Amino acid sequence: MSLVLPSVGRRVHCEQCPLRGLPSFREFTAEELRFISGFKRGELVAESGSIILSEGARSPHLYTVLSGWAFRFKTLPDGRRQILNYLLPGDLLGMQGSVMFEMEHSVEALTQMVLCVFQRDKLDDLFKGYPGLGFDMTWIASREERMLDEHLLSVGRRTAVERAAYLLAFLHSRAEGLGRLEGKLLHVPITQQHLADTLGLSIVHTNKTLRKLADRGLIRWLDRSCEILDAGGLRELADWEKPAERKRPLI
Amino acid sequence: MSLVLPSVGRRVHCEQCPLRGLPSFREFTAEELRFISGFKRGELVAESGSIILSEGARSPHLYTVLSGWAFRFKTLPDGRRQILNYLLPGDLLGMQGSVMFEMEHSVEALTQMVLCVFQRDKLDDLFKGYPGLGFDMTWIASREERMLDEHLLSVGRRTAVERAAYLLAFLHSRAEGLGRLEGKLLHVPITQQHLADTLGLSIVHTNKTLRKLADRGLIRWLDRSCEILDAGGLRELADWEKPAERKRPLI
DNA sequence: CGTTACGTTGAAAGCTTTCAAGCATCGTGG
DNA sequence: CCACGATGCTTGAAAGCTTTCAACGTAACG
Repeated sequence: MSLVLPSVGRRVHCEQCPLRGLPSFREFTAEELRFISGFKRGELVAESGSIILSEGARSPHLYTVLSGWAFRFKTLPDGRRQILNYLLPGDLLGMQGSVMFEMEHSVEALTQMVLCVFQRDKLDDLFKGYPGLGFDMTWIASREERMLDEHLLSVGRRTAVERAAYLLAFLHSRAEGLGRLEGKLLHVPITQQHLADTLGLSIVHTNKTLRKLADRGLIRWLDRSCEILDAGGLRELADWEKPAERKRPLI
Repeated sequence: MSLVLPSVGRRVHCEQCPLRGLPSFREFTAEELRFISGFKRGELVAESGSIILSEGARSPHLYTVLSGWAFRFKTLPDGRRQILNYLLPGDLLGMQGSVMFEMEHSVEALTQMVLCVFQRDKLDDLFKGYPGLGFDMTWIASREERMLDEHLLSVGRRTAVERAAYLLAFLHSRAEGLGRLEGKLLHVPITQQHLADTLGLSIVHTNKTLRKLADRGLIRWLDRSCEILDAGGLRELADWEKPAERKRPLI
């Protein structure tokens, strides 16, 4: 839970970013890439468990996940925690700080991560000089909104088993879009406490719920991670369809 | 639940929009106003109960609420419904259609409403010619995201009474920002079924939960609306603080 | 080798849903 | 004008789901 140290040097150049080649991301023009490259200030390596952004803080940076998993969460004053969404490679974090007074949620790394660091104060130039990238920012925010809508539907209206099935299918689908599956399988690097805090359930009940999924052969619980064996079965159980995602921007 | 007819003429000119004067909204330049005015295509009057946007549809319009209340919702295939958020004057609807393939949620009017109708295809011009307005679009999307974060925290982690208290305090706070209170009171035009579908509770339990709030003198239930008597008490019960909102854009 | 974090289980307590009924209001058709 | 059906609000009780409490096992770490 330690705070992360300021950024280190840079290794990855935007023009040859390993993510850009993926089929999920839209092509950028050379000009756009040049701007993004200038927008980037460096890279940050965060260890598993470290807090990348903190509720109430006012960070001067924006980040994009280059590698690793993280999650966004909020807590009530008495400590109850709700995980809001997960962050995977290609996801942008910290826009909220540009818009609100201060961060309204925190972000914690689930694995070791590498993040691209951007300077927030060049955001105006982005909107001024690159309307397409400006639109992308709105696009990205709307995408997050859509995911939250789905989570809210799930937490509000699905049963415990359906909820768990939905969440795991959702994570599978996201990793799949990034070519992060090992065969058809996926290792999700989370503890049962994380799942409980995402699903709005107690940890004990989460454990019993996961057992039901495991008994059906849909998942397997390993060390401190969940192996998804049958994403289609999970989707069916949750009555959820993979969204037809269009190519998305990578900033 | 009838579908709404296409728009009618226009009465309100953006330059003298009754909402713009409110202290919650930021000042727009004359130039911005001129663009917005040209962006506007007309007005739509929707009756209470009518569906303004429909999941799966592909509307060519964006809307801003001029007057009245509405709500956004999603449903599971078997009919379970989750209300995601409420729409009040000044709120923008339909951006999601510009970004996703099709609408991923529906919007239904809670009262009679008047909406400004915009043509989606001029959105590019907005980002190109008015970077400030482009940023505003992102701002608006981030604001919605923040509200969803709070709702998710609430549905996931608060008890039934806290959840109800939070929701009513939230609605009070939004109406307050628009100068829509009558004295310190607020009439919220919803049924208990709407509240239940927002809180993720059954209608029976919602009823019993509301009684507890009423017994404490925090609210009063009227015909088919809720009167909020003590917003401060509700906030305290939910351990929720009004967000310090900055002036927001009105598009 | 003690401590801590994580996962598991069983049982009791507590919360929420479901089922069943009943009341009031409102608009419609006879 | 009145009966009737639909909608919305209430209540009590039983059934079902979830949390809490308590314990225990394991693996990792200092």
